Amino acid sequence: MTNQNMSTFKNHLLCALAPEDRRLLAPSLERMQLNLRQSLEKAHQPINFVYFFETGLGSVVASKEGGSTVEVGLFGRDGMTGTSLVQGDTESPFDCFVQMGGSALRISAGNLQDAMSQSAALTELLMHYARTLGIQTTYTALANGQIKLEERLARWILMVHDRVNGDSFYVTHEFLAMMLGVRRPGVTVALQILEAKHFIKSQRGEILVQDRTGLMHLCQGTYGPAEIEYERLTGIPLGKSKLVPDDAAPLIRPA
Amino acid sequence: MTNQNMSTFKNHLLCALAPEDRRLLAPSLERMQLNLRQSLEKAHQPINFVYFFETGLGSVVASKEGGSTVEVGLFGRDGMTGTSLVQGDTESPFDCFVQMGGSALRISAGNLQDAMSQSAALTELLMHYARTLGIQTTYTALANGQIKLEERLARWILMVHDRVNGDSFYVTHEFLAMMLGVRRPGVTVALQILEAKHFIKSQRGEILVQDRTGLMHLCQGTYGPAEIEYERLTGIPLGKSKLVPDDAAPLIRPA
DNA sequence: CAACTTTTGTACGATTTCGTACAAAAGTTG
DNA sequence: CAACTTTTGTACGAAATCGTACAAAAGTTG
Repeated sequence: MTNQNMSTFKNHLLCALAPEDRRLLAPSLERMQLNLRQSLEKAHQPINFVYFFETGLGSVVASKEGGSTVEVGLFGRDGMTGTSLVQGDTESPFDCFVQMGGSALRISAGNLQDAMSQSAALTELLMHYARTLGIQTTYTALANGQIKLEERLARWILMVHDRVNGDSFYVTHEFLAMMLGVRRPGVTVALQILEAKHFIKSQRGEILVQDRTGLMHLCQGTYGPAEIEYERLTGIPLGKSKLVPDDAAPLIRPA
Repeated sequence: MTNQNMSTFKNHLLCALAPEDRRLLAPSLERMQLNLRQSLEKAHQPINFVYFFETGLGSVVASKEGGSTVEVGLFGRDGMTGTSLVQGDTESPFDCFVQMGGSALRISAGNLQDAMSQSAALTELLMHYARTLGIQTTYTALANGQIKLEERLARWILMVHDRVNGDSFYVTHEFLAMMLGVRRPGVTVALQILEAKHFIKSQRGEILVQDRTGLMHLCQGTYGPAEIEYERLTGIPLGKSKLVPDDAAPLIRPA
């Protein structure tokens, strides 16, 4: 970041660092444009760079034989790629790519590791972030097994909404179907259901969020907990509004 | 482990440690019986002890509003509880309990953290294990979203088979339904399907594995990759046989 | 604006899973 | 062994999702 004022960082992890830790990273950071669909990590290949998103969104996806995929991780300015590195690995069995274009601050794996070895606080923050991403994935496993398509869709919309500016964003049904691992017409119908409830407005290629609380209720506890864990672990607020609706039913846990 | 010969450790992580690292832990380890359904970690409560399983199985489960659950982590002598600690947290939003009775070596959170601060190699091994457990969860998210009940069941059977002695183990359909997050009669029927294919034999409360390769093919790539990652990251072999059948179709990944 | 591409809407039978209920079988206990 | 509990098998209509196909609408391009 030679000629780059550090106070311009829009990535929330970088912002949360102590000034001295930011100074540690700054010389190695390079601002990069993120192009739609650009690959950031390929499964089973060494991770060479880590991207701290400022705008745009990234997805981690897992795929089974035959090529069908599901999104297992989602992040934006709240996070980063390459959490595998933070957890002591050099690669990941999953792909990671740019889901919505934007920009990021990029650092080489080596420089990041050097910096982490020099700052326990930096290491701790990144480890905590890596953990929240894992927790998010775990709730995705729960959602995939337990709630229905329109509810998973509601969850996904909330998660994206938390990470973009404004109340609308751009995606096609086709793309959504890939992320959720379902049929494209299924997404079309599910969006119609959400729209009929007046939780969203949907136009060609665009989704506008109208009623977060309504969407949250649909998720049956699969949205919210992961976001609370993010705030607990990083100390950074996430998203558009408080995470639990006022009238949320208490989570009943088996004895 | 006062009067306990260290060579008797049957936990694979402990066995994989260098002798000096084992010596570091040994004085703090206490052999405990694991009773069926015993709680090992409660969601959102501080983790006080970590259990290195020697026999028996443990499950991490996530639950949504209303109480329905899915298993999001499974381990036995290959692993441990409390990976949250290893990842720099003090608690977890998920419950963890004993799924099949057995025994474990228990250490207090504090003693484990002390030991990790004294040995980078210990820390590394446990971090690597924690990562494999996360990868397992991620494949569970994939399986939950993409493959059908009898296939998920096949995957679960393989995962358990890898972690028990012999080819049979004891579970009720009811319990299996809880782990997979599905109806109990659904499990009964799915087991019949697997039995009709001669992949397993199933009797009241017992499942006998007869054809691992057959089961593996059913999983469509959701079984195997996580297990390979375990071996890559820990250097410890997992399970009953090689993980990928000879005639496995190559995994096709999208460009 | 005509031709084309991309995206969305809709339809329809097939498959999977659900919720629920109840009976049969296996094991346990008095 | 009689009574009871636990576990398993089975049934059946309802709901969810699938795979596929095709048409309509919206946007883009020459």
